[in-house]
Amino acid sequence: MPELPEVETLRQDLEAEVLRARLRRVEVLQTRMTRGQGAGEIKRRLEGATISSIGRRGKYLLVRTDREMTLLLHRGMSGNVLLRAPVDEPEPHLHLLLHLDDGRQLRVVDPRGFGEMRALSPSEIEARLAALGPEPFGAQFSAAYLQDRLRGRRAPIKLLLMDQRIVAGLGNIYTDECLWLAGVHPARAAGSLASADLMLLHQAIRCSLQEAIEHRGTTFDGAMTDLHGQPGDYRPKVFVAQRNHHGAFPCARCGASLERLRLSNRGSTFCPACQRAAEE
DNA sequence: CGCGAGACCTGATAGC
DNA sequence: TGCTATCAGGTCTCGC
Repeated sequence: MPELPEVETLRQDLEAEVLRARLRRVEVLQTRMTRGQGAGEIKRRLEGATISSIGRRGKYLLVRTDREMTLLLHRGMSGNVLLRAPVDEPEPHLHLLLHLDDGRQLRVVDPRGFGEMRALSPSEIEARLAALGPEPFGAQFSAAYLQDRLRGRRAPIKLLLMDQRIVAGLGNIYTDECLWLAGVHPARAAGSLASADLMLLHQAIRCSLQEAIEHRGTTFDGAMTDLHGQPGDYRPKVFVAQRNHHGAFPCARCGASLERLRLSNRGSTFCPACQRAAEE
């Protein structure tokens, strides 16, 4: 579920709530998402440390401490980080429990367990994130950069926008939204896009992500929440009809029926009238 | 190297 | 009601 806006919302919440909190006790309840890192090592690396800053890189969340040790979190498809009181009922699929000095608890919860959760040194973090492409809001990410990276590529544009090595942070929902905004068919060969298309796409990426962040992300079914368990209220325009109704899903721009297709096992929604497969 | 299919999991929902 | 099939916002790995 979570893409850049949902991770950024969490980052902002953590920054507001737990900066300078000390990790009094660390409980690792599951190691499914630790890529082999043992519970004891995570505990040793983090217990007693104080949270010094909260960062984000693409869809990765970085909880840094005063100890040159960072908790790396990825929300995968179903991951949440929740701030709770000890009296609050423990959630199913709890992976990590951080007891803060003031009694509050940070809980990492992930039913499907596709996320990631490790305590890493700065150099380990750097190695882990080395392959990520530029941040969508960074100076390096321009229409010209996109054109350069997509030149000669025959894969569908949608798949390359979701490739974190090209740009970090887009997933299935926001790529569909951006392609709809830019009027580009998701299956078009990436290298065939005209520079006018790429300028529209570049702008759409920044606009939709920015707007989504301002609305604290997208929550379709109540699963994706902020630090306090609250849903975001951003609604991608291309999905509004589809996620809210049954039967016909009209395009919000032209009224044509939206269609679905599968690209590399991911569902894609698009408007066959607004998003043409190729230039005439 | 580029590309696409499958695997990894649990839970919600649609259809019978 | 209860069973089964399908799908879900991500990433990795493996063949071709």
